[in-house]
Amino acid sequence: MNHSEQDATRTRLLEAAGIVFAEKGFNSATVREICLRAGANVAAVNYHFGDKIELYVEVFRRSMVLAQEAEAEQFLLPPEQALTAIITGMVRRMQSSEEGAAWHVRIMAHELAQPTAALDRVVQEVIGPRYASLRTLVSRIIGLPVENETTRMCVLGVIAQVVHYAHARPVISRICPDMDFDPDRIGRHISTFSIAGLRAIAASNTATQTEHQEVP
Amino acid sequence: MNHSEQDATRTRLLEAAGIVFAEKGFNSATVREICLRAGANVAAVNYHFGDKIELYVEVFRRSMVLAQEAEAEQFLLPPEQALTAIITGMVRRMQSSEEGAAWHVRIMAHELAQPTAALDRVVQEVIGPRYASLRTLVSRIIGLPVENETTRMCVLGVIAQVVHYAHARPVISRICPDMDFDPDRIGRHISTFSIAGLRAIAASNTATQTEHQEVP
Amino acid sequence: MNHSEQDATRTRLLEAAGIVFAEKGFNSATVREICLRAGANVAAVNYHFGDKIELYVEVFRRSMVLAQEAEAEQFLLPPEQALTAIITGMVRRMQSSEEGAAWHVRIMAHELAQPTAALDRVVQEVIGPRYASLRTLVSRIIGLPVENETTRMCVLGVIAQVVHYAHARPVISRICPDMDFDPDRIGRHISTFSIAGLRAIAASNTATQTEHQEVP
Amino acid sequence: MNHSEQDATRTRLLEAAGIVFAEKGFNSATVREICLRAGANVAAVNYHFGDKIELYVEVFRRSMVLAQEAEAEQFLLPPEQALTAIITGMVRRMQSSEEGAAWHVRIMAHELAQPTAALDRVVQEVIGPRYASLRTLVSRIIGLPVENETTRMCVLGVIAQVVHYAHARPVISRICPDMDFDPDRIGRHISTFSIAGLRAIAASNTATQTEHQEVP
DNA sequence: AATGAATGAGCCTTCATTCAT
DNA sequence: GATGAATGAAGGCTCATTCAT
Repeated sequence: MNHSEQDATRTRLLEAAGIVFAEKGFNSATVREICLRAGANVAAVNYHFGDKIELYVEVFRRSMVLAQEAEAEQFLLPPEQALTAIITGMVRRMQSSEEGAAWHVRIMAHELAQPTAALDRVVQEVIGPRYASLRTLVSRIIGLPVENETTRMCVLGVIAQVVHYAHARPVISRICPDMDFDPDRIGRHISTFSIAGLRAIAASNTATQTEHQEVP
Repeated sequence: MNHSEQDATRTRLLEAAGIVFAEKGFNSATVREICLRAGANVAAVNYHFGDKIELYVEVFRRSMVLAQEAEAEQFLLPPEQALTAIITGMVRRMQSSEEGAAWHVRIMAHELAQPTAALDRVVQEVIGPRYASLRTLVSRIIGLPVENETTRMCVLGVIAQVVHYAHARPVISRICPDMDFDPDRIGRHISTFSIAGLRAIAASNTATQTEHQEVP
Repeated sequence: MNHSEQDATRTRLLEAAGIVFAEKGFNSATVREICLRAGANVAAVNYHFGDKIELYVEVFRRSMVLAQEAEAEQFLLPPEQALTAIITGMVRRMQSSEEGAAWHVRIMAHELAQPTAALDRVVQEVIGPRYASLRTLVSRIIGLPVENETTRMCVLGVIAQVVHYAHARPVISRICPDMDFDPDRIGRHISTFSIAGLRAIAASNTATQTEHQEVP
Repeated sequence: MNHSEQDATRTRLLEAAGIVFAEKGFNSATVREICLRAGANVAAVNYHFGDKIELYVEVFRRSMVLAQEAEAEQFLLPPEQALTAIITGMVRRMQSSEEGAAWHVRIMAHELAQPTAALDRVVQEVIGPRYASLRTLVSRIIGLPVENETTRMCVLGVIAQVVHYAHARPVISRICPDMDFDPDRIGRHISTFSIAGLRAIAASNTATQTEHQEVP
């Protein structure tokens, strides 16, 4: 077996692993199923990656690189437009079931529910930077410093709504069997809702600050 | 062994199970660990609950019942006050790590990431009813019918924010190491944010309706 | 609980055990099922009989007493008539599913397939005596001594045919789905077949003996 | 480990399983004991056969295939000679304790006493065909159609006698402690006995038929 | 370089039995 | 006298991993 075939096996292993980890989570995913899907031997994972967890980390790492690139330019728009664009983009990416980009959301859901040794790296390398840029954007909208508790909660509030649709999907589709999961509609809703929320926070914040300033 | 001690064993089993299921999820939790924590024999789960999954459902059910009772009366307040009270209550209950009340959120996180056979029952019996009453409340605030796509998304948006704090906790505490997780503060923030969002939705909705009415 | 109730529980336990042992055999029968059927506590067997195997022996012992009584008088008929009567009686008793008398055949099937500690006693106390009287009868028909290898094989041949219908029932009803299991017809067939066989053995035996006698 | 050794492990597993299943029956036999006897790991059965029951079916199937092959050509002899040859062959195979060929009788005894899910397959695949060819042979001897109740009972009567020696062995050796289990002698006896029986049936049948033929 | 066989730990569950009441 | 709770051994099975080839 030559180099390209080797790579092919490795790649098939990674792809299969992405699907299986996304579906079952780290613990419940089995090396056997991954190898079966990849058309490889049971020992292939251990041979190519040494370990189940090493394979997992590698899958995660690759999945994130893809998702990371898409958002960068949207930060050039005016703040509220940028936020809308980013929210819509996130929702769209989460709903898409075919792209590899969807993996890391589902895998992340598992990771949240049951953190593995890979979580620290993932947070540091992927989530952290994206959270930081979102925080900058929000801080501009609400007029509060980046390093502020309220700013943080606002960012989390926005993310929460987006993530919820991917994350609570099994429950949502049971509660609302005939719900329309059109990404654009959901994105628009979350944007409207959130921007109003942010403005309200900004207003109450200005008021508070004014009061505070009046006191002394 | 008298009655109270008997109950104690069963209860210890339920408590231990709550902790372990919350930490590991259904699949990864082991009966052995649960029994060990409860100071009981390996066969105790089988004896008292018949099954690992029966124990699981029971843990979930009890955890939800506690939460359910606390909210009932708050629906008597004026809609926006009621919403604030409910949000704050949920956040408070989720943050408390010692009470059994927090279990079901973490367990639900696992359930979302990796649905078990119990999810259908859980959705039908516990989540469904609570979602329904919240939807009634929100529909009153935004002036849209209960059975409306926008109403649904609003409810999900509110729930999303609350749940996120419990659900994404491992990530949040890594991103914001010095964050203050005071439940009241978080509750107040989510309420302000959400009510503003709901009002904005209500406003845009009124506008749309007006436009629509002008057409004929 | 007074004496009669005690006895009642003990009796219900024995009856339930008879049914379950007949159906499942000693090993696969569970104390739980027996107690459940008897409407008694799980510990009832151990309490009343000390042991699962003690209960088994007791069930067997009782079941045999019933069957033992029926055959005695038939030995007064002329040999071939007696044989026919006995064969028909055995077949009839084996086919009847309701009588307690059927138990010991099914239990015996299990015992043959997987002898327990009880087999020795059963053979000695029940099967042995009945085999002995049958052997006397057959020896009269074929004109060979009781303690003769051929006599033994003849008796076994007759018993074999009768027992087979009870014993191989699951297979027979699969091979011959529309077979008529009328005990009288089967009894008549086995009798005709066997008496012819016995006469042939008697004839060949006479011939052999004659030859042998002619030699010196 | 090369191919022949690989096969050796699988074969050792089959041999060990044959012995253990024959001794204990399906339910009471344990995978552990089988693996222990085969000098293999506990997981070996699962690896090679997937299941305890799959192993069971395979053991049975192989044991029957061996027996099946030995009989094929004997059907070419004149009917009564063929029957004698077949009966003797069966007895011989059943008595031999070392050959795998004897397993299936003892296993069948367990199966009869306590049918497993495998019985249907076993009856259909192995017992059925052999029963069918025996029935053809017998129908030729007694001059009755293959699909006749009497023909069936005759076949069952022959089989019964043969099987009994393997099946009731624990009882027989207790009743007749000094019995000579020489297969040839037993085979000869059963043949003589059965052919006489069959002829008697044929005769009574001819009489009946004659009567019937006289009527029209 | 890559595989199929084999491993042993660990899973949930069931069982006969015991023990305090 | 009789029970329900609790036990620990053992059952079949699955898993990630290793090893000889």
